[in-house]
Amino acid sequence: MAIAARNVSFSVVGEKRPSLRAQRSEIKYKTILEAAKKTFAKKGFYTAKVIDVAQEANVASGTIYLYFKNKDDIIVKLFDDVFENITAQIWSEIKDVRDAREQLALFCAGYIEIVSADKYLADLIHIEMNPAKKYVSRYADKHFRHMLGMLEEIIEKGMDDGVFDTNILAGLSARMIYSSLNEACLQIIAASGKNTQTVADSVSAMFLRGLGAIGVHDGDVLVAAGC
Amino acid sequence: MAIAARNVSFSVVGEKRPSLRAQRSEIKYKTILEAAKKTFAKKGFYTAKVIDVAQEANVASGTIYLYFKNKDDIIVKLFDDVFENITAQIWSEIKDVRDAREQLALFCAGYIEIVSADKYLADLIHIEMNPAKKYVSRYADKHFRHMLGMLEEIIEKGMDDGVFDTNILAGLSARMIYSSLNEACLQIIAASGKNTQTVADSVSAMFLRGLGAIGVHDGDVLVAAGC
DNA sequence: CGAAAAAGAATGAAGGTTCATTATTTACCT
DNA sequence: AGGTAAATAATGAACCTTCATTCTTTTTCG
Repeated sequence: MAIAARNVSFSVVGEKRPSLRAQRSEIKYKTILEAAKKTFAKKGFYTAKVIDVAQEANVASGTIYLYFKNKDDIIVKLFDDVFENITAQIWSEIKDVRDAREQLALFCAGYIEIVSADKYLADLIHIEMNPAKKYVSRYADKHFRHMLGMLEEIIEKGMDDGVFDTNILAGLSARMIYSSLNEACLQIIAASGKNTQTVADSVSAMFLRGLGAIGVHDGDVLVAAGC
Repeated sequence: MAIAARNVSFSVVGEKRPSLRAQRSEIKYKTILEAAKKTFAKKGFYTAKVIDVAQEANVASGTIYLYFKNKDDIIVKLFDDVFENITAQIWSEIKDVRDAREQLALFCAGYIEIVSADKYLADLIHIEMNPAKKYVSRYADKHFRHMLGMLEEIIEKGMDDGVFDTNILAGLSARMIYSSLNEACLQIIAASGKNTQTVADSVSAMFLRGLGAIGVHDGDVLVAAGC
């Protein structure tokens, strides 16, 4: 069995402030994760070599193994980190909103904004998320599931509130929306002329109408949903 | 450069009828493709070994190379075959339909039916299509593009006919629908209790409403789209 | 029988991982 | 403070396993 990766956990309440060494470790860990994101996005997990990640991070290949158990562990930690951040960011934007329709629109806009802002992130998710799901999910998809769950709950809430059609399948819809959001991000990145807002509005409108959203919201997110 | 794979093309008009040997070759080629589908669906392209495919096909590993240039060539041919069949089947069902709304509904139902009927096919597309797109598309995505194009044309036709909202982005919508269809297939396979028709109707309804479909069609595909 | 097809052992390249060595940082002592 | 020893971190060449591919031998069948 491989030796355990060094502890790179964050500072804990009650401990002394982290040493210079620990701080640098933390930085290096993040640096490697960032390099992995870039490398896997460009080459794909299987065709990318560990040494490619190392070079991208300006580090020797052996150093990777001080921070990660093995190659698989890199992508597991990477996806965990990615979805933890996305989820936290979106949640902070929608948690105080009451209307499910607005929440859904904000979710879409937020996801597209975050992911489209980082070309490597968008590529990574597109290229590796499906196959990764198969392997990663057994270990560390907590945050990914959390994000999908959030979406599903928004839909269910809307149904409870009587603003969405109750005949739709909430779980299926959540997944449809999620996969559509990724397509939207790719469109934005591929055709850089395309306005993020325009695309996000298109997606929102599509699904709000699709979910049978009744009534029109104050904002402009429901403009076209003139049912 | 590797030696060219043996010619396994179909019989050509004007040729003599194929010899017994050639016929068997043809069968073996199909057998290997089928085995590859199963194997790649189960393990993923990169983790699956050529010998795994060979064993699944009851064939020696060297035999694979009499029919395919190399490992990549297997998946390229496989996807080509897969999408050629799907496209042809769907096309035969929608080519004589005039109404874009009905065409879209038939497209969705057809795709879901074909793909959900074959667990390995659904898994294969889900697991390998995204990364494969990156590598395979350069060579052999003709049929995949054809299928997406068909979907896009339906949407554009609907816009021309005045039954879909012209403010939506047709290309984006086509991709959203396509990725949603795959999610739908997975749902059906995961929860085997779920009725194919029910799921297909959900997806159709979602997108017909989402596209701002006006009017209600004779059939039951637009039941819920009571805009 | 002879040619095509299949088998499967052998080959060799590739790349993930290890580990002996070197460099850097921290702790300790005078 | 300055200097030294211990501890930790980083390096990268070497190792070793894992396959994709090739090639010689064997089998099949017209």
